[in-house]
Amino acid sequence: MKNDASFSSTTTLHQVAQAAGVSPATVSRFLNGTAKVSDDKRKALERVIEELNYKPNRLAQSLKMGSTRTIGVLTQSLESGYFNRAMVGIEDAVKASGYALLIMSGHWHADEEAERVELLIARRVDGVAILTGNLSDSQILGFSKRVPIVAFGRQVAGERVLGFSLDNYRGACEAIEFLINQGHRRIAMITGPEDHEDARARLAGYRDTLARHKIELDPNLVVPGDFQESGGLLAVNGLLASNQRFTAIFASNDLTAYGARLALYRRSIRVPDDISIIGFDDLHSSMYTTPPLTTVRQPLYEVGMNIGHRMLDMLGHPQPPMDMPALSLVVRESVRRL
Amino acid sequence: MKNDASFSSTTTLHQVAQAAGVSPATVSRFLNGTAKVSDDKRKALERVIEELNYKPNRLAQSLKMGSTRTIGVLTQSLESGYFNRAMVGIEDAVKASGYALLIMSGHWHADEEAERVELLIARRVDGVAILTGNLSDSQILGFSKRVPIVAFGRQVAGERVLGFSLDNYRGACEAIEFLINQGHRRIAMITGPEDHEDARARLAGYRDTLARHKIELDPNLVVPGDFQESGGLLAVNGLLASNQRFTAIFASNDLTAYGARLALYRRSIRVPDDISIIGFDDLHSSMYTTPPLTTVRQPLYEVGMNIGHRMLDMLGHPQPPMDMPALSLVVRESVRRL
DNA sequence: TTGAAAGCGTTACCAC
DNA sequence: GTGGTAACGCTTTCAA
Repeated sequence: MKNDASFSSTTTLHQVAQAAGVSPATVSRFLNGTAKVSDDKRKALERVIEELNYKPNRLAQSLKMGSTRTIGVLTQSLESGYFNRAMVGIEDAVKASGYALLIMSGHWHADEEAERVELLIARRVDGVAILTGNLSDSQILGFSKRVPIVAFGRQVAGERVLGFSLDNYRGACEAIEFLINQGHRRIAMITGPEDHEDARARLAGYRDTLARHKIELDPNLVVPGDFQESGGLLAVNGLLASNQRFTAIFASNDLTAYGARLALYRRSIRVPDDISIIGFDDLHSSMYTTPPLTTVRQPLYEVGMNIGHRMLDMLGHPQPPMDMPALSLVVRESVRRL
Repeated sequence: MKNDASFSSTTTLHQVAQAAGVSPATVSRFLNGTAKVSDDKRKALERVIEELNYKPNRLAQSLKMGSTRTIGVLTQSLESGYFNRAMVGIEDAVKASGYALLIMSGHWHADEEAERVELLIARRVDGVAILTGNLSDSQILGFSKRVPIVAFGRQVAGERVLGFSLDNYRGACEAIEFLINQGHRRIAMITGPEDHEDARARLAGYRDTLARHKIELDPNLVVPGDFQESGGLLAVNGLLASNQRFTAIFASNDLTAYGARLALYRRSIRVPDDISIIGFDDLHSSMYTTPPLTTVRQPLYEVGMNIGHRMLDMLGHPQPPMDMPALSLVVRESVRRL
C-alpha cells in the first residue's frame, strides 16, 4: 500500500534545481526565458528536465502571478446545440493564448446562474463569459466589479463589462417579410419564453412586419412555445384543434420548428405543400430535417469568436476587431410560394 | 487610470484575521469547522467576513491541499449531442461533492487528445475522464501513472484507471434482429469510421445476425459512412445510384440516419413505407425527426453518472455502485413491417 | 481555544 | 549571469 513507486509523484522546480546544481531562480528564468542563462547550465537543465519529466505546476504559477489563464463560461445547458456552437468559437478564439474554459450551466435560472458565477470567481477565473440567461443587468454589473465580463445577449456596459446582442428583431422581420413575399397572409407564430429578450424581439418583429404590410394580426394565431421541441408540438396541436386557418408557421427557434413539423406530420399535413414552416437559429441539424428548414441564421460561431476576442482584449491581449455577420435568412425547402 | 477604487480587490484571510483581531489560523479553523472557536470570536468573524465579503481563494487552497476539486474531461467535440449527454451526467454526479469540470476536446485525433490530457494534468485536475477517442491503451495507461482516469468506450484497466464500454455489438444485433422480425431481408448498412471500435462492433453485429439467420450478406449493401449526416446522405445516394435493392437501412448512428433519411426524401422515397431506417444512439432529437426514428438507445446520461461516481470513488469519496442499463431498442416509426 | 510559523511550488526583486 | 529570499493565500502541525 505504501509502494506507490509506479505512480510518478510530480517533480518540482526545486528538485530540478538541485539535480542540475543551480538555484530555483535560475530554473525559473530558464523556463520562462526571463534572463540569459549560461550555456553549460542551460544544457544541464535541459537534460535534467527531460530526465525528470518536469512540468511546472500551473497552480503555483497562477497563485504567484494572479492569473489562472482560465476563462469561466456561464452557459445555460451543456446540451444546447445553440450555445455549444458559440462555445466552440470561444474556445478557438482563446486557445492559442493558452486559455482554457471552465464551463458551468445556469439552466435559465437566475439564482443558479449567480451561484455559478460565484463559483467561477472563487476559482479565480480571469474573466467570465455569460451566454444570455436571466441574470439582471445590475447583477452582471455587480459581478463586473470583481471580474471582467463579456456577455452575449445582454446590453450591459461598464468599465469592465461588455455586452452585445444580435438583432433578433431584424431577423424576425426578414423571416416574416419573406413569408409575405411568398404570398402568405395567415401566418401563425409560436412564441418563446416570455421572459426571454430574444423571444420578445422575435415576436415584435412578427407583429410589426405584419402591421407594416397592413395584415391584421389574428391573436388566435399567436401561441406560446418554450424554445423546445415539445412546445412546438403542443402549440401546433392547439392550433389545429381549435381549427385555426393558416398557411405558414413562424417558429421562435429551430427546436420549436422541429416540434411543429412533427405535429403536422402526425396529421399527415405536408410541409411545405400544405403548410410552410420557418425557424430561427439555423442549428446544424436544420440542414438535415425533412424538408430542410428555412430559417434565420445566427452566426453563433462568430459570436463565440467575438466573445473570446473581446475577453482577451480586456485581459491584456488585444485582438483585431471583427465584424459580426448580421442575421440572415437561409432559404431551404420548408416554405412554399403560394 | 490608477483609480480602481470601484473594483473590489479581493480580500484575503489575513485581512479578515486582522479586522477581527484574531490569528489567520483561527479564521481558517472557523471557516472549515476544523476546531471549536469561542463565541465572541465566532461572532466577530461572521461580521467581518460578511462586511468584507470574504471568499476563500480556491487557488491557494488547492496548492496547499494538493487538490483542485476539478475533474478534467477529454471529450471529442463540444458540439456533440452524444458526448454532451454524458457530460451532463458527469456534472450531475460530481457537482454535489464540489467538483467542477474542465473540458477539452480532442477532435478524434490522438495527438491532440494527448496534448489536451497533458494540459489537464498541468492544470492539476484531480482526475481525468476520457470519452472514447483515439488514444492508445498504453497512452492511457501511461497517463494513469500521473492521474486517476476513468475512460468510457475503452477497456483499459489498471491500478488507477478504470475503463468501461457499452455492448455495441449486442445493440446492433438487436437492431438487425428486429428488422428481420419485421420481415426485412435485404438490409443495407452504413458503417462508421473504420478505426472506431464502436463502429466495428456495430458492423460485426450486423454481419453476425444476418449469418445467424442464414441471410447472405451482400457486400454491395455495406457502404461507408463517417458518423455524420453528410456521410449518411452520400452513402444512400451511392446505394441508390448503383441500383441496389434493399428494404431497410441500418445506420451506424443517428446522425447517419438523419442524412440517409434526407437522401431518401430527395428522391421522394417514403420512410418507412418504401424503405425502413434504424439508427443507433437515440439522440434526443431522434424523437422529433419525421418519422420519429427507431433506434438503439445508449444510456448516455447514466454513463456520465457512472463516470462521475467511479471517479469520485478513486478520489476518496465512495459512491454507491450503479448498474448501467443495457442498450435497448426503442421502437418508433421509421421501420415498417413487411 | 488560540497563535506562530512552516510549507505548498512558483516568480521576481535585490544583491553580488 | 546567478543565488538568496520574500511573497502569493491558504492549511496545519506544534506549543502554549
